[in-house]
Amino acid sequence: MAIQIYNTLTRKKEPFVPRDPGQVSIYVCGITPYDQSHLGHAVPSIIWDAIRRFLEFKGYKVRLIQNFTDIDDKIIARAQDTGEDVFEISQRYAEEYLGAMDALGVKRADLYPRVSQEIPAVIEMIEELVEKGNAYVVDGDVYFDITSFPEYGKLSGQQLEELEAGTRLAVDERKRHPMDFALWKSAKPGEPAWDSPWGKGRPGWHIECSAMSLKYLGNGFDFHGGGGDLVFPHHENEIAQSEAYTGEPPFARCWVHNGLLQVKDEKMSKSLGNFTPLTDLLAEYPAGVIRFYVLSSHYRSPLQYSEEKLEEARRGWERLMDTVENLKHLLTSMEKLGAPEGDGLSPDGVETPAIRQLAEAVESARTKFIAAMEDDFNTASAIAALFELARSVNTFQGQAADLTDGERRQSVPVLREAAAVFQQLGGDILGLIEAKSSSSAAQELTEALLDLLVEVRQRARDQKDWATADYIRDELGRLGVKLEDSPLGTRWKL
RNA sequence: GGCGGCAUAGCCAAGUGGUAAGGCCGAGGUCUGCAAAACCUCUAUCCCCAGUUCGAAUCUGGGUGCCGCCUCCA
Repeated sequence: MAIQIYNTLTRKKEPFVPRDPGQVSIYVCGITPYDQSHLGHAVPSIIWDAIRRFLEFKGYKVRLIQNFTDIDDKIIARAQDTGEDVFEISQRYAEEYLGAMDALGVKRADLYPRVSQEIPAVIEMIEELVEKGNAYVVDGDVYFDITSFPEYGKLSGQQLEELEAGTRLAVDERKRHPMDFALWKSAKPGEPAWDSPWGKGRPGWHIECSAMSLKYLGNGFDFHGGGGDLVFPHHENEIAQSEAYTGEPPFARCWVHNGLLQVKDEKMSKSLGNFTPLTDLLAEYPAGVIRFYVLSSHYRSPLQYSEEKLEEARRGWERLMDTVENLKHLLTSMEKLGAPEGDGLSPDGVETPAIRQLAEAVESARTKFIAAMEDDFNTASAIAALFELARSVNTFQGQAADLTDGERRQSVPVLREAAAVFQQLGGDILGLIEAKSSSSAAQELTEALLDLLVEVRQRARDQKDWATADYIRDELGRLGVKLEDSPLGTRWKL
């Protein structure tokens, strides 16, 4: 089954056909680093991280580029307010953003280009557009002439006449059409500026993404992504200037827009002031919870933010994590019985229903998960497949005590498969299951001591010394360690 | 005013014309020395109206409500 993806440009799902066989090129609009990043910024990053991991899982070589807009009115305004240097500000917040992405387990993009480092490419592109008659110069500013691009509006479905009628701001009289947009802005005193054929100035907002994506991915790259609020005018303008420039549409083959994060039915945004900084959020929630929260709805749907939603996500995520831990524990107990005889998956008539059912559940989960991801990256549905497997694993655990030693041995390969599915699909692709960080000596000691306490408590239980057993459990509980008894032994968890 | 999108149980959320995945919460039950965890059972006819169809949450038309964009925004 081929991957199907919804393309904003055509408004329907299309089969994915990469420009270059076996390779996928992706450009995601990044942030303007002038303030702290919030969850809304993490949404596309997490979504694209899952998409790129899935594409890699499918065997594609992925090249992902995400820009930083490090020259912008807001950064300049901020610099003028604080007296700080423009580039110090953008540098600091860009680093903070990357730090948060690392904490969220988002794989780094292959490149994070910054406009300030790409001025020659920008100028080259604008020059060409002026030469071709798609742009005009007025007093050191350069504007794109949208009437020169007949297909203007094809991404957002806008009509030129309506746009003109709906203009809300006072229109710059020097522009030929109200919606003509700046490719180059002449410098005002005190602003960062570069020399250009039109005098000192700086790039407009839209041109950078065109210049950098064309430079680093080439024309006709596979995916162009970003938040739904960028469809118009940003991406519309990118298409206009890029396709006018290259003369060879399409600029990007598939446009992918994610739903926006909302707070109390309003978009979370810096300008509305209704945001929680990512750094604060990360202090309160494990990365896996935040990813779970974002990925548990479809990427194109708007996402409602609230503490309750995150708490709900935490409980769901913990259940999944508990099952994964359960599974490890179960596998360890079974492995103690020695290597399996045969593969356990098809031991003609010897297998017990419990094992067969688990084996079927593993296969079913894998199949459903992959089918869900192939269908427009339906992470919500993919997660549901993981939960179904979780239930099967837990059910099996309940039955495990009744199995014979031989059957237990047979279950080992199936359990290994189940663990692999969780790791590969939930871990490698969705990034929900964190690989245990290499444990320090102190951690190892702690674990050994806990094992010892559990063992001591077990001896007490064997002698029906419930007082001692409960004392150990209660006191450990006070220290944040939970004990759970099962027929296969006691598990502790922090 | 224009453009785009969304409306599924108490909450969140999938859903490709054939009698509604999954999660959270809640109720009951099983297991357990107790506890925890887990498992089982229960909780919707899909905003409204009309139409197409043997059959629609899924298609068409009309309402209603909400969101995004048209100004910087992931």
